[in-house]
This record gives sequence, C-alpha cells and structure tokens, in this order.
Amino acid sequence: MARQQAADYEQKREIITKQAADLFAAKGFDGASISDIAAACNTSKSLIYHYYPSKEAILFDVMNGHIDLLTAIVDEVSTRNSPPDALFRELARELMQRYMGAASHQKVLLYELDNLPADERLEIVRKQRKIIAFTESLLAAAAPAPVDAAQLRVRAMLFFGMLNWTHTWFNPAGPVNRDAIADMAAQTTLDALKSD
Amino acid sequence: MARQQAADYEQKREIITKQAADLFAAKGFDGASISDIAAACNTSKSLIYHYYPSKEAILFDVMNGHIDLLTAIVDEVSTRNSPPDALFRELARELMQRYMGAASHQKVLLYELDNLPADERLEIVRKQRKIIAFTESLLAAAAPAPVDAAQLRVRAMLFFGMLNWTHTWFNPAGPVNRDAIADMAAQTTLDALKSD
DNA sequence: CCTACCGATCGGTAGG
DNA sequence: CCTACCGATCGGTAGG
Repeated sequence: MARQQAADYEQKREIITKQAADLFAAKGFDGASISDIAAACNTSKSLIYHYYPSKEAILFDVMNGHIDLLTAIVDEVSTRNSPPDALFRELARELMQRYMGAASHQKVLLYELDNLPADERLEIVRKQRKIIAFTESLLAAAAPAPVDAAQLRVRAMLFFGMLNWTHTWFNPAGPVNRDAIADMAAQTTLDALKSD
Repeated sequence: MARQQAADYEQKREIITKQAADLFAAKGFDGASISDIAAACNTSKSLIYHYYPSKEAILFDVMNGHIDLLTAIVDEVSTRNSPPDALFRELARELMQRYMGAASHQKVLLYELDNLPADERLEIVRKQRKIIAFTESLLAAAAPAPVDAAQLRVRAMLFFGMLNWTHTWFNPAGPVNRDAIADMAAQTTLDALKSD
C-alpha cells in the first residue's frame, strides 16, 4: 500500500537525518562522508541516495527541521501574556532547552551554513533573522527608555553569543543547571539595557 | 650564506601560514586543500611540503602562533598596575583588538581544534586554559564578595561567549566600534558579579 | 654535498 | 537495496 510505504519512507529519512546531524556535528560537513552516514544507519551509500538527492539536501533537512522548532518557540512565546522582561527570560529558557535537546542539530545550524546552496542558505537565514527580530522587539519593550536600533542589535547579538557558545563548555551534569544559565544570560542583558 | 637562506625560509613559512589561515577560516580545514594553499601562494604543492611535513602541521602553526599572541596579552596585562575591574576591561579590549586583527587565525583557533593530533591539541588547550584562569582570577578579585568557583566559571564562559561570537556579526565599519563592544561585554560581566 | 624547488604521479577515497 | 564502478581530487612523495 502506498500510504504504508510513505510512512516508512518518512521514518527512514528521519533516521538518516538524525545520524547525519550527529556526524556533521562531530566531524564537520566536509569531514563526514556519505559512507559514514550509511554506516551509522547500517545501510549502503546507495540507500542514502534513494532518500536524498545530495549531501547538501541532507544538510538542509538537518538545519531546516531544527530552525523550524526554534521559530515555533518564538511564535508560541509571542502569544503569552507576560511583561516583556518576563517574556525575554522565558524565551532564553526555551531556546536553551531546545539547544540542549538537539545539540548536534544546533551545532550544525551554527557552523555549517556556508555549505548550503545560496537559495537554501537564504531560507535558513530568513528564519534566523525572524528569531533575532523578535528578540530585539522584546528588548526594546523591556528597556526603561528608548534604545536606538544599533545598540539594540549589539545587545541582542551579545545575548546570542552567550547562548550559542554554551555548547563548547556547558555540562548539564555540572553544578549550574540549564535554566540558571539561561536566566543569567537573560538577566545580564536586561540589566545592561538600564545603563544604555 | 646560510643565515640569509634561513631568514628567507622563515619569511616563506609565514606567507604559507597566513594564506592557510585565510583558507581554513573560509572553507574549513577539511574543505581547504594543500593545492588551494599552494595556489594562494603562487607555488606548487611540493613546495608546501618542503616547509611543512603535513597539513596538520600547518594548522598547528596557525593556531599556535595566534594563541601565543593571546597569552602574551594576558602576560602583559597581568603586569599592569590597575584595580582588577579596570584590568578586566582592558583585557577585553586587548583581546577584541587581537581578534579583529587576526580574524582568520581566531576563527581557526575557535573551530578547528579537533583536526589537530592529540598532543598538539593539548598544547593549545593548555594555553586556552591559562587565558581562562587569568580571566577568572580578575573576576574573582573584582567581585564585591567571594564568588564560588562554579559561578565564576559560568561568568567567564558567558563573557567569552560574547567575545568569541562577535566574528559572526560584528562590522568594524558599523555604528558601534570594537572598543565599545569590548566595554559592553566586560561591564555587563562585572555588573553581574555584584548580583551573584 | 647541501638547499630549494619543480612537474608528474603515487595509493586511496570522495561524492555520485 | 546491493555490488560495482566513474571522473576528480585528496594528502603526500617520487626522481632529478
């Protein structure tokens, strides 16, 4: 039955995407081969090419699936009824939670964008910009006095620097937990706005 | 004359290292080939192997030369007679200046460590740890009250997150200059210590 | 007898 | 879903 096969098809694609995400994160897009991915999936290289037309197409799926989850977080948080500073702290926690829950996807999203064809790269970049724009709007609303756009951009990027760098050092089993890190990054950003 | 040739030798090695840094930063270690490096130097692949025994050896030189400049900054700043909070702000400015002045080297240092053989990787990591340890010691001295080691580590890593992420977004020709970014990263870190 | 350096090619492996 | 392959290019080395 066609429907049965389609369901199986999507399931197998997801296995490939997950294994590819782990390998791209561990060895880089150039360092991880299609053969590596096939081996991780206990299958052949040709089978991979049955599900994906190219190595880049796998990379796009890894990135796009992940950033869609991040934009979904933004959309959901934006519907909540809280003051902007509380929303900003909540956004930081939600993002950190998703970063940790999909560490390989997150690392690939951060570092392998250049390996994507121009049109697909633009699609990802547009979604990234949406997340940044929402972050800036929360910061603008939370600031005690109007902040100019350039200053707002810098504050937002320093905030994302704190969050995006955590994958290099943060240990979930360590003495400071995920939410505490998110709170620290969010609160220092909010406090800084008061002195701008 | 042997001395004359030795001088030329070092000069040519530096050209190779610089071109390699740019290519590794632009295409990644795996994505940039020895042939690419040779072409950028207007020479042959064999010539590259006359100066370096392997691709990894070039990578090590790129990283090691750069981190030696960073540790030199730490050593120099540590001799200055200023209160710890001022020293911390000065360190942030000096590091940002060096990041911008050697952007390719800095990017390679941040992202290509895994491509180094274990012993050479450890040598770089040891120097990184020295920079982090000095940063933490300044923060500890600048804090109004004793801060526990775990909290200090998190503050230091959030600080380096802000600094290390700048290469993805900071525009030197933009409305906010390099020193201002360094000051913002340093001051928010110092202010955060007061509320810990 | 050395160094500096070339054009050509090695054995293997990449994506497809 | 596999084996058998391709054009090209990889990091590295040969003779001179």
